[in-house]
Amino acid sequence: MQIKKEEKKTRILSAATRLFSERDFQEVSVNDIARIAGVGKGTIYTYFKEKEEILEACVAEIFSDFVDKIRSSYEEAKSLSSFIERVAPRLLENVVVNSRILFMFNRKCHSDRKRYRKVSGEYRKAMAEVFQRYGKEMSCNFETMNAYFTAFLMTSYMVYESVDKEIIEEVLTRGLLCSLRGCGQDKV
Amino acid sequence: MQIKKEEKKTRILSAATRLFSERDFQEVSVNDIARIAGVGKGTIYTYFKEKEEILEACVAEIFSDFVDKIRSSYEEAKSLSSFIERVAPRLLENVVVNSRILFMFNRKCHSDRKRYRKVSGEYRKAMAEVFQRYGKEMSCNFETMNAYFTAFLMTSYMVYESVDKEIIEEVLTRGLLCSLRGCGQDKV
Amino acid sequence: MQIKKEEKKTRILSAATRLFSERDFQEVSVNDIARIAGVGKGTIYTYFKEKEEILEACVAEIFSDFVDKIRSSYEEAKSLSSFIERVAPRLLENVVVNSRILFMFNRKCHSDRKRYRKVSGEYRKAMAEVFQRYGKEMSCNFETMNAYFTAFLMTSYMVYESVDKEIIEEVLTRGLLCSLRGCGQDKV
Amino acid sequence: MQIKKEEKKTRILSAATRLFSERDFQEVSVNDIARIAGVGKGTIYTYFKEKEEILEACVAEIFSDFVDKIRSSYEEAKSLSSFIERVAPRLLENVVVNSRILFMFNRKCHSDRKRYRKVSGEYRKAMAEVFQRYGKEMSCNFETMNAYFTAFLMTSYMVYESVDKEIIEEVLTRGLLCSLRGCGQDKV
DNA sequence: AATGAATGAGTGTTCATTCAT
DNA sequence: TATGAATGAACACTCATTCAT
Repeated sequence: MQIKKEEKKTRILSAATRLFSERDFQEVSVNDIARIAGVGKGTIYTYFKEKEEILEACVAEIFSDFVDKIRSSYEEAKSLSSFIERVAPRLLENVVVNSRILFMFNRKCHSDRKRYRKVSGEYRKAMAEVFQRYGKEMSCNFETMNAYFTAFLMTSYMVYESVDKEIIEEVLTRGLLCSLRGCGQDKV
Repeated sequence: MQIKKEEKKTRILSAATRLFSERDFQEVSVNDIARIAGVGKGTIYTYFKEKEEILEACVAEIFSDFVDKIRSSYEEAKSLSSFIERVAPRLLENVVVNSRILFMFNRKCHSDRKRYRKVSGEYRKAMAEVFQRYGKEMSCNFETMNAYFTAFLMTSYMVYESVDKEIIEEVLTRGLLCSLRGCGQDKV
Repeated sequence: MQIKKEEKKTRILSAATRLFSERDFQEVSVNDIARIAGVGKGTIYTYFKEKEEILEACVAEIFSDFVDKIRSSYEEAKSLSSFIERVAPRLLENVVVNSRILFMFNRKCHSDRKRYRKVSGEYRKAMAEVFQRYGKEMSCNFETMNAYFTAFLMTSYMVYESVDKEIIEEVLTRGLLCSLRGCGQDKV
Repeated sequence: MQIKKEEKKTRILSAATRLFSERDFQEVSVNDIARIAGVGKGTIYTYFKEKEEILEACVAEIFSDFVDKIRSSYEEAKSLSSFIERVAPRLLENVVVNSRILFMFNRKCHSDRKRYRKVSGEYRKAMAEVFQRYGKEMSCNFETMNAYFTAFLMTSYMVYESVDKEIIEEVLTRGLLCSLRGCGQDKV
């Protein structure tokens, strides 16, 4: 029973993640999620109080995945550049599916930052560790570093349909390094 | 009368642009647009076949604005660096308001790229002219150049709230140049 | 247009009054009201903010009707007995349909007396005028007088199906007079 | 085990009675009843075929209580007036809690009188005994007598929040006597 | 051309009831 | 017998779109 119960929740989350990554929050109906998950509409409300909570759960899962990738990357890397080189392709891997949802969530929380912070808390912690470790190689503060990461990841998503994956990886890696270091300053 | 007609359409577009830049597509009702524009709800359907067409028109206007800024910039600039220095602050000017809408539109067109291309066609043409003129100074192809522009512009939008405007402008200008030229490659 | 507009609202109210007098608030769906009124479901929301507002409007209409009957009756009557003799059959006329709805509304407002007072305000005012005029002929205070009126009207409603109309009218008239005056006290 | 079984049913009924006397039928969910009763939601359907049956059982209990009070009252009373004087305060005692439920049930059965008769059968029998005993003191038939009792009890509930308990008792006692006897006839 | 009253398809959510355990 | 997870019909309400004026 316990197993089955968890299985239903998992199926709902998978269906939701898939649908939210394809369409906007409002364009995905609870009916759609139920149909794809293969459960009754009412069942969804056994596991989630409201539609928004489903999105939140999807986002939490994505952040948790990000955190794993960030931690494993900086454990292997001594310098900022080697960290970026490691973490970029790993994040990129799921970025297409995830960025869509993250961006969606980000928009929804624009006027309620607390809610965003709550869900992204662990991610922020991981990023704080990154800043503590490589901050001296950057010419920006913690918040700015976060903004750059977010922005470049989002961008990767935006161009991913028209640009080769290798190019995206290049843009992501160089763009990030360049922005964080303030590199190229002496070159212009 | 002809003038009045155009004036109504303009007022509708202004209202829509303002509202779409504040809220999500679905969160802006046709009623809202009519109210802000100061016209009747039915009037909107005299000028636009459906709600989505309003968004499309907003986006077209934004792209057209971008095109103007790009063209006027490269007409004044002999080198890539001088072009970037001119175009970056001009684009930045409206990027905050516009990116939101562009992003929204991009999302909506994710499964219908043709529609996106149709609206962004003139912008792509202008970018092609840029590539033709300065391409030899770049170490990337056309699509990659586009990706870098998109990336740095989106980044500017996304960090806008947490980073100083001057820093954003600097990062945008230097980051773009650096990435397009491929400078800093040896640094990674 | 003005006429037509009002006509729709009237039809909605009539339909609602009919349905609410047959079934409980929750058992009457907005769909039902729309169907009976012969209008679209959405139209109802052009005239009423929410379902409860429809009920409130029905009740207000009923009270307004009561007030008219009370006022016209005491304008014609010099003594309490002649007032009662006039007002009783008039109130009785609509009491069957109306009492049901009033009772329902009374129930809904049990924990929000302010709302009840708001809608029944004019009725209470009319009753106050009645008390001011005939109070000296009564052996009870204002609230008790109200209670008697309520009691005998409700009684009329409740016995309506099993008792002859003439008997009801008699009981209503004599019972009210008897109770208000305190006559028959010595008989108990 | 037999005891336990009965105990569960009792707990369900107590919970239901409490909840139905506080809120409307539709506003009390089976879940609520289960929670208050401290049993599983499914358990309720072991004892009752459907939600309405729970209400019916509550009503039956209330009627049974009424029957006890009526019987004990007329066993002590020789005349109608002394019966009324005895029974009125006894009935009033629980009328606040019970009337709500009775009225609810009465409404629900408006189009299915058989159902109402079924549940109120024993009460009707007791009232028949009352009529047999004091009928000659009344100027109405059996059905009318019943209607008056019902009506005045309901009314007591309706006014109980705005009127003193003593006044209610007075209105109930006098109103009943007055209506049953047709008293005051010669006084008007 | 301009309007806004009218519409009904569609939404998120609730809840009585079923049924496998 | 007792349970609560699962269900889908039903609900109040919204809103893009139409159309008579």
